[in-house]
Amino acid sequence: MRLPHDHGHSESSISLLEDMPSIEGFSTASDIFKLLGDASRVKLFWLLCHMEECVTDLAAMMDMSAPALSHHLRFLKASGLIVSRREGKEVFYRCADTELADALHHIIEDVVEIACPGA
Amino acid sequence: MRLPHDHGHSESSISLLEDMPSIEGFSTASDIFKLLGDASRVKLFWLLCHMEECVTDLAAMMDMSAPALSHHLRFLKASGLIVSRREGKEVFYRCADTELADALHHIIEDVVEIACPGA
DNA sequence: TTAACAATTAAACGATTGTTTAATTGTCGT
DNA sequence: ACGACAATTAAACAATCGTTTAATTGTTAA
Repeated sequence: MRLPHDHGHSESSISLLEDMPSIEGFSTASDIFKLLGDASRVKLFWLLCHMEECVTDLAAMMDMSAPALSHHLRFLKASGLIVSRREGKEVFYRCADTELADALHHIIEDVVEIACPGA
Repeated sequence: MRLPHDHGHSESSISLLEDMPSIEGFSTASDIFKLLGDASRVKLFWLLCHMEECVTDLAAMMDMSAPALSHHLRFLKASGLIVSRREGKEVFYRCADTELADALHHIIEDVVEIACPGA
């Protein structure tokens, strides 16, 4: 690897590229961030980190249609961030008990606090 | 506020809604996550957290055209996550020295490590 | 087996996003 | 002032995304 312009630190640039996470690493990371890159979904995930609830009540809390909500639940579940449980006619969703889900939960609260202090 | 279905914990659901961050909080948070919701941009931001570099070299490291790169730099800069500095014909970019940028940098490395351990 | 409710799925639509190509602006050396 | 290089901007395009409407699946009680 050789950079077009040399500013005298090309050596460290090259070693940086070697220590850099793989393309797959950035790709899976961005897929996860993409899940939170929607106001409805980040709110939904936050709610499910704090309670277990059925789709109908979630739709009311989110002020959203059931199909639209189902759509978002689908992606969050496919990513493994949330899990579901059927009880009679209702399906209950909640945050998954994983290291990643827990980390993202705290990240969300940190970012909200940093971006909108006290709000 | 009243939920359509009562599962015996409606009281805690209501108080949860009151302690919930505002819509603006989730919205600005999702805007930030959206910035990282693209593999190119998360890689670019990671690079700029570790070095200061000109657009031409960044384009080479990112294997990307200058206009496409400029496009991404624009958003990152508009969000305040990166800053730029002109030196002659070249413009150098680097990570902004802010609490948010620093937090996101660590979040990225955490997520990469959790999502792809050791990779 | 119906009827009613809960949830998901499918198709369609508008809106947003990322990249490309081409044109433009800014800076330097001659 | 000119030519060459660095970077940005603009317009166009395909691709992706989120919501809506309508149809479908699953479950329970009569």
